[in-house]
Amino acid sequence: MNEALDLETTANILKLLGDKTRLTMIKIMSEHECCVCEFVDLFEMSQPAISQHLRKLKDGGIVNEARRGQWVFYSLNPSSSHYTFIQTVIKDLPSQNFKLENLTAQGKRICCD
Amino acid sequence: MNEALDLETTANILKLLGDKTRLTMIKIMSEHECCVCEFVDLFEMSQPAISQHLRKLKDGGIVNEARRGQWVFYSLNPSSSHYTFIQTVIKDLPSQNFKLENLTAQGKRICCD
DNA sequence: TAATCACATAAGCATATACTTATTTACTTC
DNA sequence: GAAGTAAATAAGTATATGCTTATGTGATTA
Repeated sequence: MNEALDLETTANILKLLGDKTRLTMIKIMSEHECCVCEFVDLFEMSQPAISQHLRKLKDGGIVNEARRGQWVFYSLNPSSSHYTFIQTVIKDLPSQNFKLENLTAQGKRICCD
Repeated sequence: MNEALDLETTANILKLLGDKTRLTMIKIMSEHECCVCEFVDLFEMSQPAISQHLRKLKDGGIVNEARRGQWVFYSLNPSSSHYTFIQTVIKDLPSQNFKLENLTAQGKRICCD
């Protein structure tokens, strides 16, 4: 049932989560797939800064990226060996759906349908 | 039932846990109270380095300190608003009891009884 | 009260981190 | 294929982090 969690890799995952921006990203991705430019709008942060955070998460194996058209969408990687651990950590954090709803209201939401 | 976890303070707690030394300390303290010199032996690290890690944990409110005689013992703070959260995070990490048993075998365990 | 042990704090240093601006790459559309 | 949009990468910078050595502080013991 329990993954074999070793201290070092767990500490590294926790370090990835231990940044407000990345933790918020992860909470958002646990609810919705999101593309880079949406994060840029959500965090009012430069595009490279967002890209660099996402790269760390990708290098840690905890998110997937998927290009669709011009956009690259990021989502939590359910195949990650730390997926359930991360779900446990973030499950009681406040939903960030309202942020995406704000984006939608501003017409800034990206949909590829 | 759920604490109101806000993203920023949670990220700060996760940052505290996101260091191998501190995460191991926390796992140890979840099983046993421990004094500074025991940590020094366990981690083969300088005494100031250990003290500084413990200070961060204390500043974060997640450990208690208690002086008994010459020694200062540290333990997880069950009154911390993040206590249950931390328990959840560390519960599947491998027990570090063997380390304390090694200390005992070497006669380096501190007991104040 | 002098010496010793346990721990904390101060100060310095090397590396890590999180950003910035500038540029490059990938894709779409005209 | 030229122009425009989205994202990644490169390079630079300021601050944070985790250690070190040196010193200060508090309790114990002779």
